[in-house]
Amino acid sequence: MTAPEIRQQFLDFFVSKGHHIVPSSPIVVKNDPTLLFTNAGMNQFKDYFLGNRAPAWKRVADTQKCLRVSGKHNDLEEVGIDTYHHTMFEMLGNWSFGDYFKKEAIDWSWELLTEVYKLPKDRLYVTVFEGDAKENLEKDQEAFDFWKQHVPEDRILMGNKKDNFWEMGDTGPCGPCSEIHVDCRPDEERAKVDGKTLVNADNPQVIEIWNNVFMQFNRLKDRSLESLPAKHVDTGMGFERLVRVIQGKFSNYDTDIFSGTIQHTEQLTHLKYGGTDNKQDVAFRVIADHIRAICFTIADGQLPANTGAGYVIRRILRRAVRYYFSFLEQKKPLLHELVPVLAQQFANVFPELQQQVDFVKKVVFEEENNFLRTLDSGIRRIEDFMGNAKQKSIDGRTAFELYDTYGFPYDLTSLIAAENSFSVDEKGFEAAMKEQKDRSRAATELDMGDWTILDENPASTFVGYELSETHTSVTKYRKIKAKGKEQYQLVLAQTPFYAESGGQVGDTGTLSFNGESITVTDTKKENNLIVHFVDKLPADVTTSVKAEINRNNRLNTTLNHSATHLLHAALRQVLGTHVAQKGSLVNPEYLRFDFSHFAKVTDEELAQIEDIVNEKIRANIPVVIKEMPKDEAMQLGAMALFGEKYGDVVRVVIMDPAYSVELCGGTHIGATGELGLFKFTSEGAVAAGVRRIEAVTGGNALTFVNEQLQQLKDIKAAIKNAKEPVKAIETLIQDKAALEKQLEVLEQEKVRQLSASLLQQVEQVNGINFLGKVVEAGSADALKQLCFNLKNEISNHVLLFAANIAGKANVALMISDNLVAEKGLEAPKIIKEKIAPLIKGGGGGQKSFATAGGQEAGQLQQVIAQVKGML
RNA sequence: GGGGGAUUAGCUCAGUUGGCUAGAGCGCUUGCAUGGCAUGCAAGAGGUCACCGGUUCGACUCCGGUAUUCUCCA
Repeated sequence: MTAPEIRQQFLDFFVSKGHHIVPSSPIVVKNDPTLLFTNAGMNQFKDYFLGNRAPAWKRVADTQKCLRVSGKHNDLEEVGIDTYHHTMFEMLGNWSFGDYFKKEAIDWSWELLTEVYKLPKDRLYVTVFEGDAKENLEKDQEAFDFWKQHVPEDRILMGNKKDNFWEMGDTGPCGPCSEIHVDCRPDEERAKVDGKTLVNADNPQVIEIWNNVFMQFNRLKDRSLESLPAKHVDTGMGFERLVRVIQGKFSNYDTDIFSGTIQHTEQLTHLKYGGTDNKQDVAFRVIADHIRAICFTIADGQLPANTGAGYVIRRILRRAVRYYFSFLEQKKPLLHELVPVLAQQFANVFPELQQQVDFVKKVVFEEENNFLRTLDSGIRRIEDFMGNAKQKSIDGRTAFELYDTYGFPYDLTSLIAAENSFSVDEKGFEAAMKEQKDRSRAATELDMGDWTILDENPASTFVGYELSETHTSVTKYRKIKAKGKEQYQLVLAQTPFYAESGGQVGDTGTLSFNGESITVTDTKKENNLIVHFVDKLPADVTTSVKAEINRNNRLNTTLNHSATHLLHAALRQVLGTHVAQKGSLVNPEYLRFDFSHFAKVTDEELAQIEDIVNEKIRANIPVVIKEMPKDEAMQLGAMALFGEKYGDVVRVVIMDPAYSVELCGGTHIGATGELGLFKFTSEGAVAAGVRRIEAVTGGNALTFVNEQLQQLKDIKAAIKNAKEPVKAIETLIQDKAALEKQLEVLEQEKVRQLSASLLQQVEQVNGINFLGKVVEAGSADALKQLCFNLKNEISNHVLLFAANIAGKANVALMISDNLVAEKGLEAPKIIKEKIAPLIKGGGGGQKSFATAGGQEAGQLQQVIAQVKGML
């Protein structure tokens, strides 16, 4: 059975049990401060379990893209070493939201594994929660009894709270779970060691494949548990492991999920994958695993970056590069070649990659190149260090500096060191690393207080599409403390405040409690909750409150948001439909729009785009906003964004059905004419294949144009209102250059004349050609010039020039090389010992030429005499 | 968000206790050589040393700030 068949059978099976199949949510998580990436199938259903939202279907199944790069068994550095852990993986899951419970879940999982997938029953083990006295929890007898219908009792194992009781977080829904493990060892080994002793014991051949969670409790603040009125089922089965088991492979990497990329890597490197534990084979696995994580996160809109989620992608990509660089002897970008292979493989499951394959490839290529350059310069740096080292060792501080400042991986440092029989102080490195981590942690410490709940119903309704103010009440609030600054977060029963989302910034405004006015500085989303940020609490938080947004800011933001839609459509019209939104910022001042495009947008194209947008503004198109099923919206040709999660009912913003139809939750104006005017303020690049446009609308656009006009007016005035200002300025610049050149020639001539006259005044002192003069000079540089002009005219020389420049003494002394060698005369010595004290200053230079300066300019003649006297 | 670097010619980079007429390689221009090309030889152009302020007789160099960028951590 092929992997796609196995996936399809899972979905078909649960359809036959009355489940609705939903698409995978994006792998990159938005609006959840506790999570960077989707790490479990249930993430997208969190609100259902929390009761923040009612589920649209009671039975759901899907395959979910997940990413795990930290945690006990999923340390990034471990992936590829073994045969069954991954960064990105697919999680197959089925859910019941207050519908079926333990019996069905257990029956169906058994049926699917043994009847459909035909796994041998005697190789399966199940675990059941054994109970926990401290929590006053009983053994999950129900689950045990249901399993007994299918599995002999000696293969039903009891598990403790750590393995068999699942909690979403510190508080919230939780419950016992039941895992299914499979023993893949050969029969001889199974005869020797009983499989049940190896369950949950980190044996690579005895692995968990499916976890069924039965949510029946709610964990309260005080750590106590209460029964949930509605009980849920939440399951997750690792797709890669399942396929491996069904296909009877020794390793996940031997399945057809990974074999395509591995074969392609073999072709590119002319090496062979052997499936062993040696470094070369580890490298093959690392690449096969990491390329998936890289591609799907980029396709979901997360570009490599140096903070947050983007930094995680960058680290994964760099780890892959490190492995092919060190162990596959590849010094050129390789990963990007695998992107089309992967896109093809997943075209039917996760089409977003295939749809953006050129873009993803380009981003990966640039990122690889970038890191290879970093490696290159790091290697130069480390070789440089070893070349100058007195001992054959690299201290921890240096190793850490290479890593921390120059991004050079520690394992490469240690590898290169070993090749040159250098040792590395690993302890010192670790210590420096720990210091860095502690510092960072201390700086980001965020003290988040408990919610104080005033109203048990946590639902929070947004009324800001229609209203700019409303009377409501606070449902809960809490204190947060970040970097010594105290703030409060409030949640209202109803709110006109728009929470930052889809690039549109959160509203600001005021909350009035009994006449006490509190300023809202920002509004953000936490999952589906709208959180208002304020600097202080009112005297009485329980009274009714008038919530009022800053209307002017909202209006300007709204103008910019509508303009963003017009711009997006115009970009696709002029540049092509490959243009996809990669980022957007909409605030009261301006709009910023990042999109995929591979070339600079030319001035002509920009003008054309701007024209189209302004044309649409003048056409005063009514903006129609409708809610409709997603399928219907897609039929209208609505633009949806990659990496954005949409519900089944979507909000559609239409500005002429033939021009712009977008799924959007933001605020918009009534008709495009309200925008007044649209002007670009800048165009540039932000990353490989991503361009950024900034623009202004309405009053801001007018201000912008007026400023530009004023500037032009000022320029014209500055050049006496010349008829052709551009030509006048060009002439001015040309003339200036010509004059500068002339001036230079004249000054050189002047110095030449001075030199010539000085040449006549050379004296013989002790067989030395001595020339010492106090001269007029405009700068210390001129004295230097004099010396260098004359040095070729006079041999066997000591040249000394002094000048009073702006009240300060400046001296230049030149001694011909032969005198330096023969008589031991050294310019810096003379400067420091004989001249500097006279002029109250200092100086130095090289043996044949040195300069000095000082505060006392009255002693210049004595300087000359002093030097002359010592010859 | 916190730490550490970097910013010098069109590009890649040197510049060693503050004083070297700011350099190298590649590229560019011109000339010469070779039947042509790859190329070789020679000459030359090209720099507000990111920006602003400070210390100093003197700052590419030291100090502070700003901008941009790289990098590590969270």
